[in-house]
Amino acid sequence: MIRITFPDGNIKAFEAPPTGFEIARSISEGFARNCVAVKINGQILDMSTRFEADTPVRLITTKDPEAIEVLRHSAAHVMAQAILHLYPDAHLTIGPAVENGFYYDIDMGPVSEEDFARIEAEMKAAIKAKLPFRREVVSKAEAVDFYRNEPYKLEMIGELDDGTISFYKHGDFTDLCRGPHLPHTGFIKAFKLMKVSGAYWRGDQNNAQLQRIYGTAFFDKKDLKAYLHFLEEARRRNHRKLGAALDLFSFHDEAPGMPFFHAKGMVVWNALLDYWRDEHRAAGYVETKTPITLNRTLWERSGHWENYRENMYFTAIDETDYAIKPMNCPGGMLLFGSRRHSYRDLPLRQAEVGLVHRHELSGVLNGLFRVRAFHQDDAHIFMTSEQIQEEILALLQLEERIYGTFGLGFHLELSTRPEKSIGTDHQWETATAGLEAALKSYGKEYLVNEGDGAFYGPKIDLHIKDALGRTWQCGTIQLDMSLPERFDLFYVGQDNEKHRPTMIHRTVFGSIERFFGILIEHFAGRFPLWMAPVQVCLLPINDELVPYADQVRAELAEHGLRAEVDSRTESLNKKIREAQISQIPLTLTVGQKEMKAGTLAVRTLDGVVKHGVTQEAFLKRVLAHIRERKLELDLF
RNA sequence: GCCGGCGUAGCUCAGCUGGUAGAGCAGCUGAUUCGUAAUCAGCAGGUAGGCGGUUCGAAUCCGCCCGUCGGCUCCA
Repeated sequence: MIRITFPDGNIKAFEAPPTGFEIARSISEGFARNCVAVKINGQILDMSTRFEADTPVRLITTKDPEAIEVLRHSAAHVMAQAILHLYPDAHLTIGPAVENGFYYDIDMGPVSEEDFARIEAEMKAAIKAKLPFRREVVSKAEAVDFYRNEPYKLEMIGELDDGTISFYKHGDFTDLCRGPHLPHTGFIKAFKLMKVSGAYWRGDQNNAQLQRIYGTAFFDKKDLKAYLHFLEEARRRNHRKLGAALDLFSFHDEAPGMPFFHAKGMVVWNALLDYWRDEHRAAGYVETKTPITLNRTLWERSGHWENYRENMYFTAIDETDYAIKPMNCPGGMLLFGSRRHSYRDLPLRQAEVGLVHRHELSGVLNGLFRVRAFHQDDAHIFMTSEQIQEEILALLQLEERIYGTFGLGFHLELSTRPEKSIGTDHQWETATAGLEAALKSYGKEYLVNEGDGAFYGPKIDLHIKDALGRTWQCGTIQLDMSLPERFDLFYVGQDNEKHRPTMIHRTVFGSIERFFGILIEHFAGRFPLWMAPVQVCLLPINDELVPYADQVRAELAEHGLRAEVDSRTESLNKKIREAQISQIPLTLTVGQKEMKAGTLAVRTLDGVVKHGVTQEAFLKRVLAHIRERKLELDLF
């Protein structure tokens, strides 16, 4: 008698050891048809697994989040089968499920997206046939014999223990695989091959170059459609496209990876930084600035010469080696050390919007997201170890405030001591405990990445979530137990003795360039009023009204509004269209009526027009809206 | 850096298998003076990313370089 316990506490007894299928059928046939796997003690197994002992089980249906990985891994097998049919000389390597789908790395001749249709057709045939996946445990010798002509598979088998090796078969296809898999291929209701790229065997450039073919798969055609729609939406919001269309920034061959900000882009940039400064001033920061080029001695002292050289740019001045700074911290250390500090000065919050250069590989450059020159909204906070918790709590609150202004949610990740690290156990313990205590008192949930900290200290990373649900790591709070030591920094305590300060590096935006790019995509180019390059566009209805429009514009400008008059001799409709397309939040049409009454016809980006708004009311509301840096424009 | 795709007017793109470059938008000029998403006409604009090669002839084929896009962490 085998007793199976369900998640709701119900227990069912089976005379003979049941398989997952039999357990599912004991509930109902309809339910069983939707089950794809069985989960016991956190492990996901095939439906065909037979349970020889009493155990708690959870049946995974197509609705459960765990199911999609099984589906995609199976889809990878189906794709591999299709490819072997079409390219018999191909050698398979690995084919896992990944975040948005799956891939298979295959040693074969070049494939292009034009080949996808044939592969997909072949896959469809396998799916239509509803081929069952069968697991088979084989001995190492059998596996080696089966794969005698498959060098990659042989290499993998070599690393596996005899007795733990399994094959999965469906139709005429067999693959070395741990599983689990779908009951049969028919569960793959929707799939699509997405792209090909090169990848190295085991991710090592010295190894053979493989073809990595990516695909995605879903249990429901609607889900695939939604995913493709998401990709389309992301394409539509692409900051590189919008940046060019809205005249915000550009890139030039003469400086790859280094953005040029246009006049309109700088308006947004400055709005962003004005806001940043307001918040930091209120939070007790001072702003500083350090040089871009510093000599070799400094970088040797900071450790960058040894550890970060590959990413740095160098130059020589009067026969001395200099480096262009890739980080602001060493300069910040010199600055702190340039005068004596009392314990009364602490915490000293020393901010710097510093321009740094990093030599990123040419292939990884990506618009404003990955550049070679960018500004960090850095700050170095010097304090006593007793102040860690309170200071970090204040920082978390500052970050939350700032992200909230853009309507960005976020989550937190704590990274602890890595294998390779400096500092004593005691230092790490107090530092990590300080971070954890701050996180606990902050109250928001956080993930822990064990061993993922920097070599010089533990850290908290803040990952923001944009309008499309994508996450980006922007903010970081890193405790540094190395630099104050290396630069022999100290403050004078109440006891009149020298003490080593505890230091943190932190950012909110991270890279301002990258954050700018994220905001463009988050808002789809439609910035909130306070950030908009042009806030108000005035459209005189005919030439005679241009002087009046100019006069209104001047009045608005006196109140600090960024307003323009479109006095071209184009049709009103055309000017409206262009104002809307360039995402100008407020379009004011001025005609005889408005001039006589001193009112405005206000058009917002939702296409709604409100007539007869008095100039006073307009100014009052708009200025308040901007002052408060509101997100939604619900003025009229 | 590596693999693959792409690079034609400021922008978006066309130009079948090699025969010597075209459209829309933008720009300029003129007409139109317009009440809420493109008025009309004309003009001008390209050493086809760069260099080299094949060919009687190259935007088109080949090679190298530059730039750009996707990927290069996920481990059967």
